[in-house]
Amino acid sequence: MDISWDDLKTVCLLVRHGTLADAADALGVNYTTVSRRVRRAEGALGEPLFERLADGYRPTARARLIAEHAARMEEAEHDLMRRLQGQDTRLSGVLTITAPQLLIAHFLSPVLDRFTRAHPEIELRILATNALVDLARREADVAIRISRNPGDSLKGRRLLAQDSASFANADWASRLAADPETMVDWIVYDAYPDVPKAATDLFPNQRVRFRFDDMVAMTGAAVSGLGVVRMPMFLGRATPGLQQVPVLDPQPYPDVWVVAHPDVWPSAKVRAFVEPLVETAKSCRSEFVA
Amino acid sequence: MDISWDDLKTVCLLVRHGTLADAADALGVNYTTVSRRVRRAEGALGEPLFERLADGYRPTARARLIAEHAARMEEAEHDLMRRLQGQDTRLSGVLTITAPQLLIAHFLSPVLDRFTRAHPEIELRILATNALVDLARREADVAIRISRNPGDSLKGRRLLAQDSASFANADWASRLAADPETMVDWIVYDAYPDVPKAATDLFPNQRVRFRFDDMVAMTGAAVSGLGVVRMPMFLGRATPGLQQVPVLDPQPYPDVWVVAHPDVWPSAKVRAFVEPLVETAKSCRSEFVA
DNA sequence: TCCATGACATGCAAATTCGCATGCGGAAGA
DNA sequence: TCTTCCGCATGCGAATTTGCATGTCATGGA
Repeated sequence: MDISWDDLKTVCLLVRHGTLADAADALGVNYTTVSRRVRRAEGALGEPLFERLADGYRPTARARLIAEHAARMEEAEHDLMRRLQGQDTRLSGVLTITAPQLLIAHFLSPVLDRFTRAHPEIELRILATNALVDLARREADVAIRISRNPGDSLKGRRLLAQDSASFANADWASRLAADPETMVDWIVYDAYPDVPKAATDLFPNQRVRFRFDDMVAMTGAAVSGLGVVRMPMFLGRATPGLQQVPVLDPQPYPDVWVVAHPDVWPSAKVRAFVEPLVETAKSCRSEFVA
Repeated sequence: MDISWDDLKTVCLLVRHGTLADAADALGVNYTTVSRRVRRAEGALGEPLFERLADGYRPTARARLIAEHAARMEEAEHDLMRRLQGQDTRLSGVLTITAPQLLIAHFLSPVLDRFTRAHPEIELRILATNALVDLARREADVAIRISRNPGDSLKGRRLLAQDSASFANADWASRLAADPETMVDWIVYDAYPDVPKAATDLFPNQRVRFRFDDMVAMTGAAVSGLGVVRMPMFLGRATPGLQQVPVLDPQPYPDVWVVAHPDVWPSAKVRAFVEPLVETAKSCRSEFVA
């Protein structure tokens, strides 16, 4: 009655993902392998761990108990790997960065370009997403985030302060200039679902016409003339077809941070990435504020 | 840079044991396998984990870091296995008992006999040793111990109270009876290295002649006439060639306990072993006290 | 009703991992 | 000084593990 640690991990991931294929992806093996490892674990235990159903593997209580403890083991493993990584002095290998797509598109790209030129041995992997990537679980090494408090237990540097303002396409701009009584159609971001409070009294007629969950899409919608958006100034200024409109006075927007897990922060690759980034940010300040 | 959990465990055990062969024994594999897993781990990390010396593998700081974290993983594993075992309702498979040799020889054997007759599907494994076997690490499932407090975090039942007394062979017995002035040669146990304080004033001349670390050897020495021993009464009474001598009045000796880890205690096999044992102990009380 | 899809089982061949046997070098003891 | 023992490295065949291809079954939509 002895289960190998790899089999424990396999059971854990199968409990977590529910199907052989998904667990196999997470492990980087073929799903057949997951199936067989689970079978082997069941053999070692002498009791079944999953119900085989048409839509996946359903864990028994016993399997969930295994998963719980394997999760503790996994945590220790992540902890270990982070520490090893923090001691890594090599400027080679993989470095994984995550940042919001729009920051990459309009601010980060030149930094990435210079970085890979300066360190050709480092393979840079980019996760362009607004989703919160888990640095403790080593889904990425460094994160660039737009946030008021960029991470409870993370170490980081504040790169930039930002202001937001209202932007729209040229049609809207001229319409607003011509007639303050016109109805202002807002395209708002899910995270801030109300018409911005600081909207000036200049335009008495305002309403929320669309609510989006994605800033890329909002930008496109605004360019197409669907309405007025509130967005960080760097984004409005950098987007062809948008111009600032005086519906909303510039106001503070969450800062831009670069963060990493404290264990990982000292690693050579992270230091090599962060330091020039901070310098670059300094020279870009004016693009981000009113 | 990803190390399999089994390889982490292997590195951990190599750090702990120092040589390939010992680590391999602990893992239940050939030492060649340990060598190769370590090499694979080093390859994954890109850095050496051990210095190969003439007398074994010497871990680097990095290897010790791995060992520390793998030890946390191991703890989670033991925790898991104990819990699974506690839920085990089967009366089949292996049950491991540890007890002092002399308790097995003179008290436990009939219990073991009845147990295996009643449960032929259970394979009983006995660790006959005075050394403290680690129940949290699952070195044994059940321990029978002679102790004042049989285990901080263990669950158990007190089986028997004991008295100790002084014993010697027939020669000594008659010599002591004939001449109270004779020199009493003590054979003492390392754990209690002084002449027992409660020795009666009947014999004014007493000295420590031998100090032993093992009660089996002491028993033999006493039978051979090397001196007088203080031992639990059950042992003196059960040893052919020894008789109680009045150098020392019977006095309390640490109790006999049966203990298991609380997680394991509820398991069917443990219950099946402990309950009859408690009953048997009740009927043996008189053999253990004055 | 039929088809497409998703999830799993299984046979087979390739790849990997493992254990055994042998050889090497250094240290302790005769 | 010689021998033995201990610990390790390495080559080779065996055993195990893995991935791929194929087949089955259940579900849901056209």
